[in-house]
Amino acid sequence: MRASLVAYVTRMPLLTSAPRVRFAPSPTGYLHVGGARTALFNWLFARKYHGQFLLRIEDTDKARSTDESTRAIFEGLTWLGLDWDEEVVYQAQGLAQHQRDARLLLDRGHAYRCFCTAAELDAQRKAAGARGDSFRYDRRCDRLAPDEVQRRVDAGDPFVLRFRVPNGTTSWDDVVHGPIAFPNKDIEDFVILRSDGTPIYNMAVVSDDIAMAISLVMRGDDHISNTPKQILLYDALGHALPRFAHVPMIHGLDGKKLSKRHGATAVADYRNEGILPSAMVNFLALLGWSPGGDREVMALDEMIALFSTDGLQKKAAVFDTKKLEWMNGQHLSLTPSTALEPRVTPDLVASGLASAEDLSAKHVWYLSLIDLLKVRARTVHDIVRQAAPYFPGPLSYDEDAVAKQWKDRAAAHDVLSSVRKCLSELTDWQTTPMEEALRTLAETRGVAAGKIFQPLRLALTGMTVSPGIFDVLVTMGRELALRRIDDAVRYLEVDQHLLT
RNA sequence: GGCGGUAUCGUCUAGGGGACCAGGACGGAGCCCUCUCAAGGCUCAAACACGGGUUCGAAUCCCGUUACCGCUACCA
Repeated sequence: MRASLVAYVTRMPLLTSAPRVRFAPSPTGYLHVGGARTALFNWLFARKYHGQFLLRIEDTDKARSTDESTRAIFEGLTWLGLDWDEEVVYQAQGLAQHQRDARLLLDRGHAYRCFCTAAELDAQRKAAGARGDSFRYDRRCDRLAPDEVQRRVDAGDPFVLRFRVPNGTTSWDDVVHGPIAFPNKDIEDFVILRSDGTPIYNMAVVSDDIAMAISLVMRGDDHISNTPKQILLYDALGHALPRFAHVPMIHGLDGKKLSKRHGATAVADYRNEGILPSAMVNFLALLGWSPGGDREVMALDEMIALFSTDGLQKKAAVFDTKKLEWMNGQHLSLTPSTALEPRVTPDLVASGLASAEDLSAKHVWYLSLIDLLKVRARTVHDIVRQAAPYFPGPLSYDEDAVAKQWKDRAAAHDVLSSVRKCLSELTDWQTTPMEEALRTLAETRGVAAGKIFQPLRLALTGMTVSPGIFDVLVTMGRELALRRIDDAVRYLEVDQHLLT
């Protein structure tokens, strides 16, 4: 009772009103899986507590930002099913507000002009490094006499605005880490406005988060050391603090921050590799979050219901593509063929197996084909790869399969010929009569059923692996199936002549 | 170097003083099912970083050590 009351009270700031969270990527590449996961956690939180999930594009670095990247971020989020509320905010458009806030800080005595040049600072840093000391700006410009400052301003000397870090300690109660404290003496008087008048990251972020009325800042834990600076800015601006939640990073198999050399890092890469968005989102959610207990395979709405910041992990997680593929296999099996169809069709058409018109003409059959193949597929590509035999085009036989199943060509020819005869006599092209007929055939020939099924499987699919042989036969249809057997028989004949 | 963060099977994690010779999942090994491959079912191997405390009792709380990660720009 007491404990739950305490838990309730500490959670109050999160729940007193509808929370407003944001995802704030910089458009300098593609939507990274790490960013996608941060977005997901924010989205889940907003949806769970009926708040707003906002999107802010941090495009202040004009040299690196591109419209293409911005589009990729929109597309990635949309593909994952993460919709955002209100208009997208572009940080560059907040410039005037950032400058007003920085100016306010100067006017209120929380910031001062610094005339030190980048080159001078660089030299000081190097000198400190050479002595083995750690460098921190020595506040020399804060000691300039007022008339001297005025003189240099009038002279047109370039200057930056530095924040005057007060004495004391800056701390906050992080939603995932608990209390974190930084002694202010370790924080240097950081720049808030460049000499060209543009804001530095921490200034812009705080200014924007205030303007957007963000109540919970949830971001990667690489921002932990930015947080005390931002808190100082909120205080100096006289604005109440949001809550902060720092979620862990995603690493590659080698324990290092996930990067290009670990393979695919963009969510678009996984879409191209045949991963379902539902699987991607499920997998990402479990990287750094757990609903508690043994729950693993979940849909987005189940995750919303189960989401809680209590389940957030402090430790960095390793991105394991093996588990992603397994997860995708699970989602493939669980997703009805009607929902899979729009995803499979373009790939199937691109592979040249069928046209979109063909597929819609035999829609019911097509859906049953997807249902047949999805169970043993781990990606959408697996489905397409396995689909070929069921379409009328020519088949090529897998070399190893031929060596194994049709090793004795004469015998294979014989088996397939009798199978062909046996099947062609069937009046009802259904599993039960087929199975009866073929098993009887095996019996009369005195061989195990598998000795017939395997050569037949190769004739029908060109491979040694496929769904159950009767499912293959039924799905393929009488005409195509018999034709494939004929082709195999002919192949075996021709080959024998060539050999003799 | 300074500051901050983190530490449970190879990986994702459950657990939050006794219910734990630590549970689930991926991956691995094996068995069952079986016409093959998947799926599914069952079984096995596999972890509390280390050292000190506190306590009747520690994976859980405290301290230290180690390792790893992040930050340390007029980048974001």
